[in-house]
Amino acid sequence: MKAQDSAGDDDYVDWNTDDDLEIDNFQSSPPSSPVQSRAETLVGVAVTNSSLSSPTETTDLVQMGFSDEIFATLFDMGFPVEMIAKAIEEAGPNAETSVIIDTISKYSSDCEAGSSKSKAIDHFLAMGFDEEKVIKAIHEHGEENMEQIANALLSCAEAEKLPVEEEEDDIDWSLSDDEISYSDILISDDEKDPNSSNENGNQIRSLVRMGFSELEASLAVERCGENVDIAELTDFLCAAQMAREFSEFHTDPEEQKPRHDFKKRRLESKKEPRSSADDEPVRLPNPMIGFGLPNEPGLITHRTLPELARGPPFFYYENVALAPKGVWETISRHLYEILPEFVDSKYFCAAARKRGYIHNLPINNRFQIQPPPKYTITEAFPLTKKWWPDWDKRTKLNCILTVTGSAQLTNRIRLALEPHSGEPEPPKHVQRYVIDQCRRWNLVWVGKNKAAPLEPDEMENLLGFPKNHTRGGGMSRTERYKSLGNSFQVDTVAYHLSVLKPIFPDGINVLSLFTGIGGGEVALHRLQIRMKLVVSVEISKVNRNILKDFWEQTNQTGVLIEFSDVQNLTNDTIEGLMKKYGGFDLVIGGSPCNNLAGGNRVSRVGLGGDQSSLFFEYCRILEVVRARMRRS
DNA sequence: GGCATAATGAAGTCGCTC
DNA sequence: GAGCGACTTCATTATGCC
Repeated sequence: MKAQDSAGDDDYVDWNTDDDLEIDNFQSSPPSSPVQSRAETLVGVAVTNSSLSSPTETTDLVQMGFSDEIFATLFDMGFPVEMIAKAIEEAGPNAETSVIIDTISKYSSDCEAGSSKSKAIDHFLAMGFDEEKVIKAIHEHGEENMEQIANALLSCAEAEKLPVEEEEDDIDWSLSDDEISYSDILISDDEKDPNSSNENGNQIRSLVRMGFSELEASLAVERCGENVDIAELTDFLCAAQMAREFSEFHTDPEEQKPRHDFKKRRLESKKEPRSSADDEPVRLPNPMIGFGLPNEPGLITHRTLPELARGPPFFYYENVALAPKGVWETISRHLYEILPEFVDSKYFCAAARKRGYIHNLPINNRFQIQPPPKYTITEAFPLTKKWWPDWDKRTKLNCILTVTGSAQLTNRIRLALEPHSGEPEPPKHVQRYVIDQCRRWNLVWVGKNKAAPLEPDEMENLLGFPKNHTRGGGMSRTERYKSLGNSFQVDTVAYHLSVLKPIFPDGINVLSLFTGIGGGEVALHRLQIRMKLVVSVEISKVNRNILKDFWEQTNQTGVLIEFSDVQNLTNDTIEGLMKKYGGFDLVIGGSPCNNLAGGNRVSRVGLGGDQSSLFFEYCRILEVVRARMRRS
């Protein structure tokens, strides 16, 4: 069977010639800073969504004096970009930020004039209740009886030991087990004001359970009166919150966070005073198993996504878990406040790979691709068992990196061990030296006193790629190590993506950013999810060739389009692709970790680094896709 | 110039002890 | 809670060889 038969000229498009790349005004020069880059991005996105949709008009808008800082400010406050664009357009080029906020508020009021039922649904979804339960409660009590719905939902939550919040607790890794228990953040009956009336008490109690402080709840009841329903009280509090955010944005940098996460707000009041850092620190879970492992108890199958994160397309973002402080807070803030799912791939294969994943995928009905991977070193590499010394207790390898141990290192290990060949085992200090080096450089035993680094095909095996996936095709050995060290662990990613299979039985359109050697595509292929379209962006030519070869060798029937530089994938180009192919179902990618990874001794500077700042390009492109799909 | 090789810490987390 | 040590880490760069 000829691979070309299924992946001929009609199925593969290389858009990397200069003639095909249109660089618009927002991407023609590298951004001077990530902040600037994001602000420019937002201007571009917003204008694309507004009535001023052409590139020329986009440029004109900036030249007319619209401040990209205002965009960034309002975006950080949680307003949708198209709403910001519309408000700025209406308020005029010289409008103050406060005037634009007032305009946005007017839109919100207009929206409220719409369907009362959808309003009710949105109202309770925003509070973190499960959509199914909300719909059921509205059906039972009628959309006009907001208070009864709220009470029904709260009663339901209580009866189920507050599943919504408990589930959130399970996925909130900002807390360690010994810091605070869930019971600590609930207001008990004993803490109620004994002097308040029953009506007031119930309303305050309900508001407290929704995440507002007791003081806020009391003030709301005092200001709105005793006879208003719970919906009106929450609207009052949200409005006050919005106003306070705007004020705080210009006064106290520590309080600039969006406050729609009720759970987080409660925790802030109980935890230590915040540091000077911008965000609540994201802590790594222990064990690092995300929402749970296949075939293991304790699986979490439900979570409540922030409202902004809902809706198509699905997106899946990945990066190193052990990033410098504050990085994951920033990433989360730019990806709709979704908390990362931290997973160590040592639970999926024989090598560690600690990564954070931010996605809006469902998490129920995940399944593992078959055959399951080998979980220990000796299972994965049986020939090492013969030479593995008893005093080397490792059963898992550390993270596969982009470089390997040297020949000189393995020789030093041999020289350290040989003098003790006749002894039952080498002295402890020798053992210590050898084990340290084996851990540091991920060495395996391939002969007597012979420790060796992994071969590229062994790495492919551990990472879930087909044998020889990175071999040949112009790929040097050094490049293989580098690309494999930077890739996904396929079994882990496939487990997360498996939920897409029943959702898209006819296949999906994929926008793959920072594709690398195609870990996401391999995962989808192994899940037997048809890829109708893959638009791939990858800077490395040899990596692009690897994906192209994979596409041909696996007889894919869809269309593969490859771009080289994510910064050259303009908003207009994305729009054009979506118009032609009908949109994207999945935006997947892990932006460069060079400036985040612990192994970088030179430029581990965080998201401001030359490479890692491309994360903001992921945000830009994702927002363009989302905006387009919201319109259609 | 391309490739392979080898040397180059520090940041952060975790567990333990006091 | 503070202090300490153990442990891990999608890397960068200089150098030499062909």
